[in-house]
Amino acid sequence: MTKNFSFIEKLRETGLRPTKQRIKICEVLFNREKTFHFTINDLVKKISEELNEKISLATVYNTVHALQKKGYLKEISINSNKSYFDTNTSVHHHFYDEDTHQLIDCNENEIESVKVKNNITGKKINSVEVLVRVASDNQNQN
Amino acid sequence: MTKNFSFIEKLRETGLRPTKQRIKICEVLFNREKTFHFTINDLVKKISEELNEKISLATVYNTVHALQKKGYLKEISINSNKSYFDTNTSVHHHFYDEDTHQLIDCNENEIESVKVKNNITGKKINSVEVLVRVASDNQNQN
DNA sequence: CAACAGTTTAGAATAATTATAATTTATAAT
DNA sequence: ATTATAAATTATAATTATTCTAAACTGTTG
Ligand SMILES: [Mn+2]
Ligand SMILES: [Mn+2]
Ligand SMILES: [Zn+2]
Ligand SMILES: [Zn+2]
Repeated sequence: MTKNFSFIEKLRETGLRPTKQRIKICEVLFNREKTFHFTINDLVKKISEELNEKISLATVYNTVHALQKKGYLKEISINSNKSYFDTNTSVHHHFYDEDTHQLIDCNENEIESVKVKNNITGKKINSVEVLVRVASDNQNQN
Repeated sequence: MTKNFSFIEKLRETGLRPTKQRIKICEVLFNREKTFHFTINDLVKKISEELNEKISLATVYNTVHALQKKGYLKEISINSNKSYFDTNTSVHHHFYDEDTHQLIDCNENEIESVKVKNNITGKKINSVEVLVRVASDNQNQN
């Protein structure tokens, strides 16, 4: 249970009370070796599958948004109908598999750094991110 | 009225019946010199402002999707809560103004072409697009 | 152990989008 | 031109993701 202890610390540090529910959500989100890209629904499913727990939908939304606000999660917009979140909070690029609707991080070395030569006057650049849409190689056009 | 005639042709060519409503929507969308980035709501507003007409919301959705399917419009996902559409259907990059929620096309010369060095095996790349998020230069962090 | 603010929860409300089913319209055939 | 038919439009209902609400509960602090 040393793992959970670290989440309690982490939550406390950022001014979030380490409640039962938040700790469980942290476990599901951050106790993994690879980046996790998910929708709220994915997360709810994982919580019930991996932890055999039920956390109310409102709490899952609240907690994910709280973690995002504190910089532990990042929101990604791919699909206009639902939000994706990402445990990799750095500015980075993605592959989006249009067949499986999966988001995959681009490694640093997979995309050459993007140069923005002209910016809009009076504005500062917050992020520059690339989305590579991929699909199966079959010739399945309409 | 030569303009409308061209829309009638265009619609007919792609197998869409040139109805009163579709022609009006085409006018609003394509009778402009600059690229138009819009939400369904923006479009409905323009229709009532510019043409003093009321087209039912269902028809606006249907028509926009029909035009998109035929390649006359492109859907852009920025914000997870609503869809943006774009009269520029080419693969291209955008600035997104996080203050005003406006989408602006990047000119060819504003972003250096992006090189994807490694792709996912078994998949083909459909598009590579960059999103540059900008905001006002004021120091308004939380 | 209080006390109190912060959190969780079920369920209602909202907002964008899609589905339905009746009416209307565009086109093609007569 | 009239008619037949399929396609489109419309008002409205349904759906889906998300947010709000307000009551019950829990974590923290003294
Ligand atoms: Mn959000
Ligand atoms: Mn859509
Ligand atoms: Zn990622
Ligand atoms: Zn554009």
